Amino acid sequence: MPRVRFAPSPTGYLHVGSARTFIFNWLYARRNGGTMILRIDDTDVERNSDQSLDSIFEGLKWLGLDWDEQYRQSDRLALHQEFAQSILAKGLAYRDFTPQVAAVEDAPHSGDTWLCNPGQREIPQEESDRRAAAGEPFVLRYKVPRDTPEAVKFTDAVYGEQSKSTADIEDFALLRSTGIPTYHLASCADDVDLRISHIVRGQDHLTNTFKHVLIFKAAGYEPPQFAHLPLLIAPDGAKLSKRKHGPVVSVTTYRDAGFLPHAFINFLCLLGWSPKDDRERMTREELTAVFSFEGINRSNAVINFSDEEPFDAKCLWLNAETIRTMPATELSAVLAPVLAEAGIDCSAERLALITPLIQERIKLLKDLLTVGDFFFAKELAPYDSAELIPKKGDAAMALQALEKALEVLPGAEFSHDGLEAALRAGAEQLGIKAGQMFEPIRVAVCGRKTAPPLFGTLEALGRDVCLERIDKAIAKLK
RNA sequence: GGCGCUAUCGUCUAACGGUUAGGACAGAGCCCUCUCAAGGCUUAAAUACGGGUUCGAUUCCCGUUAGCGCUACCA
Repeated sequence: MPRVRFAPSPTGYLHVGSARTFIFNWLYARRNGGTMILRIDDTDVERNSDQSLDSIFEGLKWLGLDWDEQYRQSDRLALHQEFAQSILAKGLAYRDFTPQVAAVEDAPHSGDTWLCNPGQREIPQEESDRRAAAGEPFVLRYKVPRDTPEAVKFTDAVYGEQSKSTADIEDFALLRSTGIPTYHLASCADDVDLRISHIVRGQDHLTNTFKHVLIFKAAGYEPPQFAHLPLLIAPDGAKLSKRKHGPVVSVTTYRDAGFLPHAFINFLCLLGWSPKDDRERMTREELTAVFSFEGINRSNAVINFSDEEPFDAKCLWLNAETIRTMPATELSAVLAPVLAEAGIDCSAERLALITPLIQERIKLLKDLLTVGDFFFAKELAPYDSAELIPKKGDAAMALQALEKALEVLPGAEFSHDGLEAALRAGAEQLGIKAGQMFEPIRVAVCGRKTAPPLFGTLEALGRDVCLERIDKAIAKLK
């Protein structure tokens, strides 16, 4: 049975790329009857924060995807240290007593590749032990074979055969001078201990994997299977970052904007993966049934957004499609909290009337507040009385239509069909086109020309509100 | 700089040597229609460049260019 893990480090909110990594891991586990593990990789004490930990859980909770086991690396330091000691004991690592140098900002990565600090590899065992015992700080480094370069190899489920010469791999750190393990060490130690079978993660780790293979082997274990995922990038080609691209990189932004979790998951799945049969809208079950590493491609995928349009058009479309095709009662249920949050009081019965009217007109749940504002406003926002004048008509015609409505509406049956019959008859009596009759009424009642279908709208608004608003429109015209 | 990875319409992608290079989103147009949507139909739009290999390259190989990643006692 496969065992996979999602291992975020709590140094920022849940990133959309991380969310996709979680989803692909989850899909693989569920597809193959495996175990999904959430492991918090919090070895970077300086940068960890509780807020980002919260953000990760919040984001995952919203996505509605579960996991079977949960760990935190900081609880497992003893295991990591033991793991490091075993590598040291085998002579495959050494202590580097070089004092820590402050990282140079924008270091020009030119010149020769740094492989190790001079002299440190050659310190005799006894001296090394003595200095360590005396409390001299050191970082434990992996002793990459130097005598004859050899190829480190692994097979990636997405990128295929990978090979890199040890001559191009530096003596990377296993333990910091504080004794805290580095990411490389902790990650491998935990992957071994948790019996991870497949490591599915971002392609930014592809070259790190050579180091990991070295660690696994040094500790006496066969490395697990690897599957690296192409990166998600911004339209400018750069890796998505909060500093550069703002809140669009955070999962909670999508939640707060009114995306449905499944639409978002569906969108993310389509970035860097394809079912190869032109299907795009897929249920969670369909995704689970068809997901495989073979469908993952190798080039980075752009999430399209701009200042004007903060969300990728396809994500928006997927969300709109999901909204349109869900049962109206279900939509009402997710719309209710949106209203509540906006401080709008609306009964379930009334919302049930409104939902079908806006269902195919909103892309985001939040759009209810703008597309359907007139349903909830006590007082219509001011509009130009010229708006009331129908096509190929004049103010007199508008007035005529509105007065007719006032005459007909009090006695009409306030249902879609009843209203349609009454208003069409009214238009006929006036000798004007139905459209010319409806237009002024629509504007009177909605405050604008583009709105949901008229009869349902009138019904949802109720007789009193309609009559009152038409009254006001007439006064405006006069 | 070194090493690694990548390169098909604006974007996401399909085509695992032979297709008029397909689909979707976004765009344009038409139809439907009480406005707006939705829906239907139509349309424009791509194999980065240069060499090979082959009867035949989007597909395989090499080079160039470009982008990305790693090159930390971050992950």
